Amino acid sequence: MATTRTDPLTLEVVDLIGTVVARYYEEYDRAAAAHSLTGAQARVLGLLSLEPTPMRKIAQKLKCEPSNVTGIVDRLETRGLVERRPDPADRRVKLAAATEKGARTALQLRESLGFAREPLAELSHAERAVLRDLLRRMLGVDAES
Amino acid sequence: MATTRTDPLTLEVVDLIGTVVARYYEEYDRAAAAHSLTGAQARVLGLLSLEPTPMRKIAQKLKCEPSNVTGIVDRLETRGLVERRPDPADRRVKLAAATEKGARTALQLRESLGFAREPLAELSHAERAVLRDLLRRMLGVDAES
DNA sequence: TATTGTTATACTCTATAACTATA
DNA sequence: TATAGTTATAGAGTATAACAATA
Repeated sequence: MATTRTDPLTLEVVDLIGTVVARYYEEYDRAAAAHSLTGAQARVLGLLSLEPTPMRKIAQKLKCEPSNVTGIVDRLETRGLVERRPDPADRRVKLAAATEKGARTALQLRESLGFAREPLAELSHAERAVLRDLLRRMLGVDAES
Repeated sequence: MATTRTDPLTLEVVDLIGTVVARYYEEYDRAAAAHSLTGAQARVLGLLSLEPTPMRKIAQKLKCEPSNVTGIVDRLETRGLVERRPDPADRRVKLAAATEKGARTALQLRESLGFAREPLAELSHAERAVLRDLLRRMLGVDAES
């Protein structure tokens, strides 16, 4: 295993990954903006479309302070995309949940994210499998399938 | 070429790329914060450590409005990491350039970004070459080497 | 006492529009 | 007149600290 700090091949792969990251964010923000959402709002809406979530847990998933989530959910709530519900089990907790309208928006958002899907169309099934295995090993993910 | 919208393999690869992107940003922000820099400041400092750049061109590379660059460079300049120089060829233009201190910081920043480098160490040289070729094709990049 | 969510505050990033100094 | 950079303004995301309600 050669040094991965200086060899040209590794540097090129790092650079390519940087390009993937940049393109991913561009497309994400563009898709969100198409629904007049910021990136953070789109991310929270996506989370809540999966399941109602306590404010505190949203902050953990976003890796930010809980106080920030208040404002983001406020703005989504103002637009009727999200609502706050009491948690029957703990009256301190508020569950943020996507409304029907919010769930529809989240679905459209997900479907408009062609990135990483369209570029993958350039690869054959076998090549995608190779890419999957390499990414898994890079990330230290256990194979599941 | 099967549909890349629904088949499980493609969905998993998309998910893995999402994880790569998230980890990339986490590490970038963490490295920047270690030098008390925001992500945007670290990005601009990295650019300027390569070559002095007109304010307008910085905005183009960051894909933001030129007015934003003024503040970012202001903050870097206050900390002695960057300086503004006149452009001899056009007196309207200001060239932002990394100071010696700024160049040192940029170098440390670059070296502390182990991500995409450390994970790659898990792969053999041949595997990294395969990954490079697949990423190139995904991104529609012409092979150069 | 500890925890949940919120408020208050301050800073950074962002876009828009108006301004200045050059070209 | 067109362009480069700045300023002014407003909205959004962020962290910190202090607070009310509940556990």
